[in-house]
Amino acid sequence: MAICKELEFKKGTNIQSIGHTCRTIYFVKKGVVRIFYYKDAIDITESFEFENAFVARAESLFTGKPSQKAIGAIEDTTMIAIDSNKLFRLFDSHSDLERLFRKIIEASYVSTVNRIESLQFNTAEERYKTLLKASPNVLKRIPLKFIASYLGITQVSLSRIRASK
Amino acid sequence: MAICKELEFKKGTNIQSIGHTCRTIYFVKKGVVRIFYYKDAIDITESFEFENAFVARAESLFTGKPSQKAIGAIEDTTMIAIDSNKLFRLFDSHSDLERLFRKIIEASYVSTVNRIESLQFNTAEERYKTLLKASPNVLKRIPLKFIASYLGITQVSLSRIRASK
DNA sequence: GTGATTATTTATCATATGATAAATTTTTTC
DNA sequence: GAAAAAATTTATCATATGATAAATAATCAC
Repeated sequence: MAICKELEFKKGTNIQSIGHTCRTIYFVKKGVVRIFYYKDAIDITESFEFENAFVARAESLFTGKPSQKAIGAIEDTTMIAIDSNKLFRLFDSHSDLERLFRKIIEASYVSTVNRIESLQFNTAEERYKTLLKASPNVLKRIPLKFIASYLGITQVSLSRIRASK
Repeated sequence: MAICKELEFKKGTNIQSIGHTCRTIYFVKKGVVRIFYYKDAIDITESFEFENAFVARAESLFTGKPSQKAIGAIEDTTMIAIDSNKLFRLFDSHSDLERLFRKIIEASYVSTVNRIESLQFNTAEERYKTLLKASPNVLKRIPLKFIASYLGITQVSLSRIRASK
């Protein structure tokens, strides 16, 4: 039984929706996706992932609880969907695979900790400039309204920051 | 050769200092510690850990680079220091241990993602109240100046929030 | 226990960001 | 390619938080 399968999604469609337990880990083959959720009916982008990155709604995947997050395609996107149950079962016989997985989680953990730092004490403008510098492709491929909530500000505020040269 | 050893630290002393590569994972047996760093010469608390929690400066531990973070004892603290190199070597022969470690990292990852959400779109007051509710022991055992930077605000601002009812 | 140090609060003023509404630009659809 | 829809910017006003300084309270050292 195959562990992975390739799936295609049109721009603007949802790959996974809110309310179901996450049992899939995705790998972005082509395109861009985002994880998002709603706070007080406002759409908030938690993260973006481009080509060659893994995407999963970690909390649901690791706890088995229904996810409050959705995954959406920002461009036409080709994903490789990995059945997490099958993958995790493989770990019993292939500890090298489990190690690889562990390393990936470790790296994700480090990058979220760094993001906390940035949200903790950088101004919105600093965060925008850092993003611009670190990931210019984000600016090119992601609508500003998604970038704004990712940075923890409103779209209007982001517009103002961009205008202030 | 022992993998773990028990160490004691007086309140206010540093357990690990900035600039060295982290090769130790700690387990808090008694007391409270914090991970902190400096931004523009300002002391910022990244996280607290109480009894029965693991503490490590993840970025340095996982990348091998010198850490920009320090670990300090907030109370008199007894730590169990685990030699990470020895532990990681054990994973080669004990994949069950590696699995345990993976699960711990997964849980840490989930909690940092939740913290990002809170910093992304909650007001300082909401963050304070959430902390108060979720971890009343934090308020009892951690000086407010550390809590303030943990929440991403100044101490003065935290004082004001506390005073507003 | 007294003086010195450190932590916390209070006050004042400045500013970044939010909220709302409207104008403009860009993209999509047919 | 024109009309409609969506994204982005601009403007105005309100407010939460920062910066600084000073007052008070709590803790520590001897």
